[in-house]
Amino acid sequence: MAAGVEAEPEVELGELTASLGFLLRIAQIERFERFFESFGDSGLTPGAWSILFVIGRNPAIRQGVLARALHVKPAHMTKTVRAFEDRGLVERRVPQDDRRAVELSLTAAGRDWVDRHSARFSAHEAALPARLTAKETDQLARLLRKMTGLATDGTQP
Amino acid sequence: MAAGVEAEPEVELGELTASLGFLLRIAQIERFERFFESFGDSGLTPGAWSILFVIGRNPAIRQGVLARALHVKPAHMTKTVRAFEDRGLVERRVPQDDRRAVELSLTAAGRDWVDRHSARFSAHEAALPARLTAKETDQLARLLRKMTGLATDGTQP
DNA sequence: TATTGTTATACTCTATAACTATA
DNA sequence: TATAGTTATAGAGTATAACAATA
Repeated sequence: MAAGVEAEPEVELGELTASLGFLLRIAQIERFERFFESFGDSGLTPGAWSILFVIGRNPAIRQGVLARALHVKPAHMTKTVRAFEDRGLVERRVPQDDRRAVELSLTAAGRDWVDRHSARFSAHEAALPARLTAKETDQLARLLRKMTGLATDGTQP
Repeated sequence: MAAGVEAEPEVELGELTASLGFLLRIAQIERFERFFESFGDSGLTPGAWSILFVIGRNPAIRQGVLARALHVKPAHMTKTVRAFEDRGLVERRVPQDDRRAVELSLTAAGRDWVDRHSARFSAHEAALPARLTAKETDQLARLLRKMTGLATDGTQP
């Protein structure tokens, strides 16, 4: 029973320490804290950043396609995209061939904004999570990619 | 460019596929969907289950200690615990030696409730995540435990 | 009829600050 | 003065359903 520096009582978590859902949640919380340390001053949330970033990588992407790729609900996507539109970062365009749809692209200001924050994002990502080595971090990311079907290594030859 | 069964357009995610925060979020979403498939009919959320489960494992645990162990905010813990109290599953007791504090324990009904759902939880956890083998799942859990400081293997002899 | 996106409502969880009652 | 918990409010993100426009 090695006492921590702050002598926090030890809590018996039982099976929870083997629960993938629980571990993913705790790990995500720590990771998000790091994100806000890097991006907090820009009013950016992880979800908002990923949306803007992916629009930049995929000009004229359909809103629904983007929502499914990022596992964001359509209702939430509508609100987030509108907020970006109001800030002048994203353009919405209704294509001729299917006028139900909406195509999203960055404005010039949006591209500029993403470019400026990309360096910070890269630096944030390059910083290793506490307690993990570079090798372990790579391995963890690889397993998560495989689990989520985003694998670009191992699955595809 | 192997087309999926539903021919969903491919989205270029760029650096996001290497981002631990992003991957953790996607993985957690999939894991939570599984949880709700198993527990949805009981009105249980992952957070509520973990709170009840850990109280069961740690009778008379202090509310603040529990909140820190599970990374739940004190304000949210207050509401969740009260809901359990209203349902007759949890007892709150103010200890003599520090009357600011609150100690939490399961009632008989609470113990019964946890016992009944523990089997379902174990079955839920035993089911492998899609796309991962048992070995990969173990490895993933091990890396997450290490990253979150919950390691009981490798760190402690 | 089915699909794309929108609106509206409710809920979970987080963030924050002000507050109480103790210590 | 600091700590344990409470209350209140705001926000992100999710779940759901009803809806309009279009296919």
